[in-house]
Amino acid sequence: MYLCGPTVYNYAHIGNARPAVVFDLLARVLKRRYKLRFARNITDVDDKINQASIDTGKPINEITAQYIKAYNDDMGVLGVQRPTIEPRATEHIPEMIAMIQTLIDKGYAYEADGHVLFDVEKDSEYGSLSRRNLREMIAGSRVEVAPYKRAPQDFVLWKPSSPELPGWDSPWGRGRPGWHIECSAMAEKHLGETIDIHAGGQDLVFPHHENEMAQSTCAHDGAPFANYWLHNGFLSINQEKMSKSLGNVLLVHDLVKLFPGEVIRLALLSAHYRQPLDWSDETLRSAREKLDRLYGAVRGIELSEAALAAAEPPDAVIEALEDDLNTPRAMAAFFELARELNKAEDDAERQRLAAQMYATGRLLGFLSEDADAWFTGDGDMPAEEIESLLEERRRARADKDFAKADEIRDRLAGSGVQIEDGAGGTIWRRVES
RNA sequence: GGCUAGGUGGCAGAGUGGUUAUGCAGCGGCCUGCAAAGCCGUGUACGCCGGUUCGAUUCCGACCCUAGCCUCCA
Repeated sequence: MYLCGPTVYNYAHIGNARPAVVFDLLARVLKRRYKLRFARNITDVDDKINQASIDTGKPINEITAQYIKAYNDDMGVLGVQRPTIEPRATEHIPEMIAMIQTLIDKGYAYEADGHVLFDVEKDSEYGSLSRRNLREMIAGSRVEVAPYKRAPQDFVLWKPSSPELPGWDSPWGRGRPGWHIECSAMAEKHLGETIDIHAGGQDLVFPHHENEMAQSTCAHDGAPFANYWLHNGFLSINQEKMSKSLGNVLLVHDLVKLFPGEVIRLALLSAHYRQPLDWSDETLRSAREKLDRLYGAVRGIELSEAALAAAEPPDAVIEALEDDLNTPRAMAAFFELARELNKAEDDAERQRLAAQMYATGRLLGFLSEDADAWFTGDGDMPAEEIESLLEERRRARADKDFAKADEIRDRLAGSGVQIEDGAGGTIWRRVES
């Protein structure tokens, strides 16, 4: 599987996180049945990076190193596991040059004015992925066409670099690769001519994936590029497009400081991956409540390592995920499991169901925190103070002094602490006050 | 304008040619000293208009509306 990864000139925003999380889950599901080789590239040569370097005065390699680390750290908080391979564009320049040369030799590309361009007219299949045809695209073209292009929709494989820009020597002079060729070249090197699954955001269908497919199939004499294409839907913010001009760009780097990674992950998986997803306070609140329910079910149940290791998710969860990654249906099955656990009274049965809960969480990327800690994490009132108030209340209740007991409960509630009296004593959780 | 995807109960969000999605919220009950959590029960939901059918939210057609792409933003 190949997934288009980040261009490392800034922190990833929440829209960037969606494909990372969605296809991380797909990778987890595939690994249950298959030996998976999963490549997610890092675009570390790009004009936006060059611009960031000019804007900040920092060297390019410093910028890319900083944001590669931030990307991996932030995605890690969201439970995204590292792919098998994370190829970097700058480490595959020779492969790109070789592929461009092949395309020229086979008549699919031409050199003009220091650039190498892909000749779209030569590829009769061009447009088949995004279901466009050349005639419509020419008619709808609103872009100013560079004079050296034979046709407006021809795209750049290689472009010249001025001395201050990053560049590599090539048969066409010192320059740098176009965006699309890097994915074709890296996919070929690490996954072969035909890959099973190519994934990415819906907005990459055209032109990026269309161009990748054109480059690869033409370089490989018509061998299919990808057997399956998977594209995740777009993410909006409060029903609006996320954009710098609207000032509503949410960076994962900031969100992970405000919310647990699992809440963000669940929010991103709450709709089917192909559907549009609107991001709002409500989306996050809902995800938080769902996780509270799941953690609430397993809270207080001690399990042996052996029981945990042996458990498997329920069939309903697997079936849903293996049906085009139907995460809402998988979550519904997860909640049904939680309800069964909540109802179960027999201890062995509770152990069995709790182990299944954790197995499901392990697959989906949830329930990785300690259940008690999930509810009792940082808050206004220190845990010791809460425990001592609860002890005071316990004595009051033993004395049937319910007025005092209720007064203590109100006081805790005022500090965002909600209590639950159970058979085994009183437990508490922090809630939004 | 062209292409693509979608319009489901108060909200989010699956799914299906005839029978309970699920979560949150609401209502009734159980449990509780009272709560909370949990459990049980509870909703004439499928954009509009036609068509096919014994029967359509589900298939077909038209229409309305929304979003994305066509501008190297996932």
